[in-house]
Amino acid sequence: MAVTSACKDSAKMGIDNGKYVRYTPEQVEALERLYHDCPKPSSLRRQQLIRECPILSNIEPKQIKVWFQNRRCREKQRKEASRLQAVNRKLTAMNKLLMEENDRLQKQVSQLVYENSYFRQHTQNATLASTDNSCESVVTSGQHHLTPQDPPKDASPAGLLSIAEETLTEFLSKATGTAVEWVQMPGMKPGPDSIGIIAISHGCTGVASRACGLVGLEPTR
DNA sequence: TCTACCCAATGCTTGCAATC
DNA sequence: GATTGCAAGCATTGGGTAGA
Repeated sequence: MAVTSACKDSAKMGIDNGKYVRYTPEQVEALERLYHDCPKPSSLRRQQLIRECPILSNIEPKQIKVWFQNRRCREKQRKEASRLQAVNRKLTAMNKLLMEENDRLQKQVSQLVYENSYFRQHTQNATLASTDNSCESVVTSGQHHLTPQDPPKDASPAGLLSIAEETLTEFLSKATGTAVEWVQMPGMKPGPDSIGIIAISHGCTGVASRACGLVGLEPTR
């Protein structure tokens, strides 16, 4: 910001002429030099500075003290602003990556929902077939509207559980981008109604595990 | 307790640029 | 040229702290 001649005049006149004065560029330059040498001078040191620097002789010691105080405050604010700008840049970049990842995962979810509906349909057909032997099983009829890349191998409860586990494994594997291994949770009773699972990620640095909680499973669902 | 100092917040003034 | 919004800088105020 440029200092006008009027402002220079008022600064030359000092604080006697008014409440608010702007220091001359020469005075500010001198104060800046002193600040870089010592940002927090003592009272004695400030008086010494005024004596040693004639250009500051028309500024009162109290004003010098206030100037140093405000100068420290300004530096702190500038550093904080700079830090926040750096953080903002990082967060912006991170946000972009997350948006892309979110988009990718949403597409995967759509694909998995599609596959899920396929398995649901065949599970229902298998249940009907097991209760009515007079009808031909849809599973074995080969009349699939969906495109079965991996048709169910076994419609029994154990087989369905296996299918569900495989599907969930695939989902988590896609979601995490790593391989998944199922581990029996300590204290859990193995049984048909519920299973305790932990997904352990492979292929990434370090060891990470993810508790997926209890999944209630009824074979017919 | 008093004094001096610091920090943070705020008020006030000034200069500049944009707008009409 | 007058007005207005904004940023920058100087001064003040209030609360906290350390030392005598």
